[in-house]
This record gives sequence, C-alpha cells and structure tokens, in this order.
Amino acid sequence: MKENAGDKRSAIVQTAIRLFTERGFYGTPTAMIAKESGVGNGTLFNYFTTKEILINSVYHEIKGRMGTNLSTGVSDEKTIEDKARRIWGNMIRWGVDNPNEFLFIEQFSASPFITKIPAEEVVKDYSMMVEVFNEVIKKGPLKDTDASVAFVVVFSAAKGITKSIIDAKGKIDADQSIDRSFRLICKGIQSE
Amino acid sequence: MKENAGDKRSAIVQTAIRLFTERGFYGTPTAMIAKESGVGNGTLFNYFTTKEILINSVYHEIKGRMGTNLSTGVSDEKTIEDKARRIWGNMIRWGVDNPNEFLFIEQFSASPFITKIPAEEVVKDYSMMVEVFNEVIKKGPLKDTDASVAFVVVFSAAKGITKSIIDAKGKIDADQSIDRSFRLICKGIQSE
Amino acid sequence: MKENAGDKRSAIVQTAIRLFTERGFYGTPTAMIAKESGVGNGTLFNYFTTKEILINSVYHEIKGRMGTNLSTGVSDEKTIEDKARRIWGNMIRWGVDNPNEFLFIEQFSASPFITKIPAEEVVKDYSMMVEVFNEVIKKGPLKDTDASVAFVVVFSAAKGITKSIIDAKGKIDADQSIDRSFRLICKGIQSE
Amino acid sequence: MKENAGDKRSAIVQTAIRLFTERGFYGTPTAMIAKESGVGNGTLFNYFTTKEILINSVYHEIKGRMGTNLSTGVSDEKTIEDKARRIWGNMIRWGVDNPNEFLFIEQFSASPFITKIPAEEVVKDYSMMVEVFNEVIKKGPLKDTDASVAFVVVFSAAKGITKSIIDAKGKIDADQSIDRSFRLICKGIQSE
DNA sequence: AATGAATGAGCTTTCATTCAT
DNA sequence: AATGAATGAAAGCTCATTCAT
Repeated sequence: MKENAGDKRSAIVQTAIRLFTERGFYGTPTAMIAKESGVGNGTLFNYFTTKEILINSVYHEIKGRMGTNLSTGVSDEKTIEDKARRIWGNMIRWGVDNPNEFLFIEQFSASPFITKIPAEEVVKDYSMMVEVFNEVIKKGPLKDTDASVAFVVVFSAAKGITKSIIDAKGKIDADQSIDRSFRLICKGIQSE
Repeated sequence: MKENAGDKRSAIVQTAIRLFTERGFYGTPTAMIAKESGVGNGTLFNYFTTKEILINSVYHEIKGRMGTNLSTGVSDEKTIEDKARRIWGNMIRWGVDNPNEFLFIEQFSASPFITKIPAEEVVKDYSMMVEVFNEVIKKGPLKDTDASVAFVVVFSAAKGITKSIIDAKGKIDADQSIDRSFRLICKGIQSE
Repeated sequence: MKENAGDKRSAIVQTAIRLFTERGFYGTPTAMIAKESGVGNGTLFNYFTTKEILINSVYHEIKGRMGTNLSTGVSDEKTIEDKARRIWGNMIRWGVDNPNEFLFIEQFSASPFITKIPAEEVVKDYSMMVEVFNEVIKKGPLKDTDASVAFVVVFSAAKGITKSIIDAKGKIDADQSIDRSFRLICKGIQSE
Repeated sequence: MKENAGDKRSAIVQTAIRLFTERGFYGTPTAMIAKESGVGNGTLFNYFTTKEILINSVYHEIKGRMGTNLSTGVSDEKTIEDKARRIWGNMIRWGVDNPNEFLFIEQFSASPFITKIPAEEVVKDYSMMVEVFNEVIKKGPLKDTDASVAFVVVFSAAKGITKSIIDAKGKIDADQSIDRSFRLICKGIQSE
C-alpha cells in the first residue's frame, strides 16, 4: 500500500505550521516535527535541507493559500466599494478561520534572524488588493495621498482587527467587527 | 574608581535591546550580551535570574519609556483634534527615532513562548490615548462604533506606518508620512 | 561493521562505575564519562535522560549483579551453618573482587540528595539471606532477638570487613579475614 | 555590642553541618551556608580558605565531639564487660541523638573525592575503645582472633544499628535496640 | 575583620544535522 | 527514499573564589 508521493512532505508542513504556532520556531525541535508527522528523524531533512528552509517553505505555503483566498469572489462584486469590502472581509476572515497560519505569518514577519523576504515580493501577492483600494481612494477626498501609505494603513488595520478577534477567542462577533472596522477605514474616525 | 551603581545593569539592558533586535531572542546568547556589555558571564545572572526574566525586564523597561513619550506635549494642545494629532505623531516618531526599541516590542508581542502580558495591562498604558481618540470619534459620524474597534484600527495603523518608515531606511519622509496617515485615519479612504 | 547492540550503553555503564568510584558522582562530568566510553557527548543522553538517571541505573545494575552472586552455591550446602557461611563469604568476596562496584554502592547509599530507594526494596534483594540467618539464630541462645537487629549487625559487619580488606590493598588475607569475622559473628566476642 | 570572637566561625560550622547533611556537600553552595549563618559571602572564606577545608574542618570538629562523648562514664564502670557495654551505648546513642553529625561522618567517609584521612588517624580516636574490647575478647573463646577484625566488626555493627534507629525515625526503641545488639555482639548469633 | 558584587571556568543538557544501513 | 542512532557545538546557568571598599 504505497502512500501518495508528497504525503510525507505535506504531513511535515502541516505539523510544522501547528507546532511553530503553538511553540514558536525555537521551541519546536525538528525531531518533534518529525515524530508528530509520523516520519523518521532524518526523513525531514530529505525534504528540507535545513530547519530554516523548512520555516521558509512553510511561510511560502501559507502565503500561497492566503493569496488564493484573498481574491475569492471579488470579481463577482459590481461596484468598487463592494470589491474593497469583499477583500477586507476575505482578509480578516481567513485569519480568523486559520489562526495558526495567521499567527505563523505574524511571528515570521517579526522574526529578525529569519531570511528576509524582500518587500516587493510581499507586495506582489497583494497587487490585486492594492489596485482596488487605490481606485477607491482616487474617488474620495484624499485622492492625492500616496497609495503606499493607504496600503500600509489598510493592511495593518486588517491585521490588527484579525488579531483582536483571534485573541478574544469567540467573545467578539467577527462579522460585526469586520463590518465596523471597514466603515471606520472608509469614513475615517472624524470626517464630519 | 567605583562606577556608578546600576551602571552594569543598564549596560546589560541597552546591549540586550540592541542584540535582541538585530538577532532575535534566540539568536542572542546571554554570553554575547555579557561580553558586549563589558561584564562577566555570570554577572548578567546576578541582575537577571534567567534569560526569560531579562527579556521581560527589557520589555517593561521599553514600555515605560514609550508610555512617557506618548503623552509628551499633549496637554499643551487646545483642541481635541490637535491632541489626537500630537499623540499620533508621538507614537510614530518614537518608533522611528528608537527603531531598536520599537522592533523589540514587535518581536516580543509576536513571540508565542514568551510569558504573556495580559491584554488589560497593555491597554492600561494607553488609557490617555484611548480617551482622546474616543472623544474624537464621538464628534464624528461613527459615534456609535465600538471604541475598541477604533482603538485597534488606530493603533495597528500607527504601528504599520512606523514599521514602513523604519524599513525604508530614510527613503521616506517621516513627517509627511505621519501627516498623511493621520489624515487618512481621520477622513477615511473614502469619506462621502 | 556494526557493533553489537547495547555496546555503547554498557560501555557507558562500565565507565560510569569506574569514574564515579574513583572521583565521586559530582567529581565526574558526564562529558568525561562519554569521552572515556568512546562515545559522543550527546550519545550518553540518548541512553540516560539525565545524569541522575544514569546514577540510578548504575545502582540497579550493580544491585542486580550483587543479588545474583549472593546466592551462588548456597543450595549446595547441607547444613544451615554452612549455608550461612557460604552467604557470608559470597557477600564479602564479591565486594573484594569488585571494589569499584562495592564502593559505588557505599557512596550511593550515603548520598543524601540522590533519589532514595525505599528500605523494603533494599531488603527484598536479601530475602534469602535473611531467612538463612534467621534460622541460624533460632537455633542459638538468642532465639528471642528481633531478627531485624541481627540482620543489621550481620550486614553491617560484612560491609565493614569488606571495606577493610579493600582499603588494605592486598595487605590482608581476605580468606582468613572472612573466616575469622564469620566466627566472630557466630560465637560473639565474649560468649560465655 | 560586640559579639564573641569565634561566633561567626562556629555559626558557619553549625550551619554547614546541618546543610551538608540535609543536602550533601555538592548540593550546598558556600553562599547558602554564609547566608543561613548570617554572615557575608566572603566572610566564610576568611575562616575557611576553600570549601574543601571547610568540609574537613567540620569533619574534625564532629570527630572531636564524638571522641569526647565515647569515653563518658567509662572509668566509672567496674568490670570490663560493663566498660564495653558503656562504650557500645555511648557510641550508638551519640549518633541517635546527633543524627546530622552522624550522617555527615557517614557521607564524608563514603566520599571518594574528599581528602582522605589516614586510617591510623581514624583508629587513634578510638584507642580507648580498642583496648577495652581487646580485653573482652581475650577473655572469650576467640582469644586468638586478630583484634583488628573484631574492631571492624564491632564498629561497623554499631554504625549499622545507629543508622537503622535513625532511619526508623522513632519507630524503634533505641535502648532496646542497643541492648539487644550488644548481646548479639557478645554472644554471637549462634554460640550454642 | 567583614562584605558582597564580580567573575569565568565548568557543568548538564539540547538539538540540527549526518550517514551507515 | 527512509530511517534513527550518533554526534558535538553551543547554550543557559551555577558557584567557589577574589578583591576593592
């Protein structure tokens, strides 16, 4: 009974995501990942030459899933506002539904010793999102604002809201929080 | 020639902040901190019983400085809008001027295995800021929005902007970025 | 060329017995045991999770050998006196022939911080011996003496004699010493 | 209010006896002894140049007290048998009444890395006892037995009985145990 | 004489990585 | 391709000892 090729590899990745999130990169020995993946100690190193490569692989794996998710249903929306709202919701909901993956990315991004991913590469994954939000801004009163500032604000706020919902462990209504924060981002805290 | 009391302790803290930021908690051996602080290997453990306690001490040290800074000059401002603008600027400028400290806090917050600081304690340090922003919101069109959502959005956005300025390493005009992002937060990306 | 399984483990145990005896538990770094066993530093911890576990393992290993030895040839003896004499001789001769093991047990027993072995467990290993000596006593004039007192006296005396022969480093005729001490135990220093 | 000279020294010795017995030589840092003695860390080393010297000093201190005790009241006894009985009782009772000191000596004697005390020196402290027991033996049926064998048997048995009483923590009647074991030593387990 | 901050050698233990099977 | 025993470099931490005050 031969298992599917790649079975072991993806078992390792899945276990790694869970353990890294629960225990941190340095709190998770490779031996533990191997054991909980049901593979031999050395097998892990057949797939990932070093631990750092494993961490990077996990990062890219998650980033891929995130990107795919981000654009789900966006083209179905008619107005640009609805597209933006959809992206906003996709972004936060994915994190809330996949807290391990989300927290992994957070941890990875804050970790200084891990191989740095160039900023351009990071942005590339969000190009669709950037376009949509740029279009929204251009229609508003801040049309002259540098798009990159807006991108940072929007993206950071979404991450913050996601984290707050995850940390609340069910005590916050996610949909309501998503809705309110989106209005806040759109209308500002002051307007008048 | 006796050195000032506390000299060694604060030398250790300063070195720790720098090295932890440059190399991460786990990439920084206690021996390296001791050496670069100009103290003996065991001396570090006279002041901080374990490495984890050192990390936590550094965290609280920085949090203290940050809190002090946050409220600087706020009472001099007349309108509530100016108070909010001042806080926003204080927040970001502190991070830009003290990137090591700022990045340390980021790393610390994302680290899963480090002693968790209760959320209430974290918020307490920002009570003044929360009040001011609440007042601003109450005067705007989103008066009904839960203040905590606004707090998260504002705070996350400020952190994001700070990080983007630091990462740009001088290629971004900080004051301009602070100004624009503040307008964005106030007016929203869309407004009417 | 694969070595026999368990080779490394038993090499470690043998080295540990020797070094612990020569230098004491605390005078013997695990690294020294590993090196003199011809294994890597970490290998020792694959077999014994902690140093304390190694010490305990060595203790039980030796205790096992000692127990086996104690009863050798006893069933061949006809009279109960001969059985007792045989045990007495076995006991002392084993220590004289295996001074390292004997001294290890002495050191282990006197060590206050090592995991305590319950008294019952210790006695259990000598049950056969206890029975034989009890029978001897019952036939003598001290038939009413609590057996446990006799056990302690006999056992302690044997240990003392063993140690004195070892310390004399060949200057004492072991067989003569065994013989005389046995008569002393049987007849008493005074008799009638 | 000047304390008596030597107060600190004897405080250190007393604390050392207690801690060494409770925790072993290696489980007792000098800093702990100093602290619990109410003296400064460095003060201990004014009195005892090294830890090993402290351990040896404690040993000799205890040995002195023991020797003094051993001969108490012996000259008052008339018959040689009574002298022997008195010594036997003194020996065991001292250990039972001073378990810390007794166990310290046990631990010290079994410790291989501690400076060895020459055997002659050890015996010297018991010269009086040796004489008395020799006389007893000469009157018995084992008159030809080497005195040193008898000495070892008697001495070891006494130590064993002492330890058994201490270990029983009050569950054994000390006087009865002393009495019975003395008869055993005198009459032997078998006689007839 | 008394002190305690400072020290660094040395300890036990961990763990990413290798490699013979 | 899969394994897991073996490894040794490196880490955090302890503690006997020193010495300036």
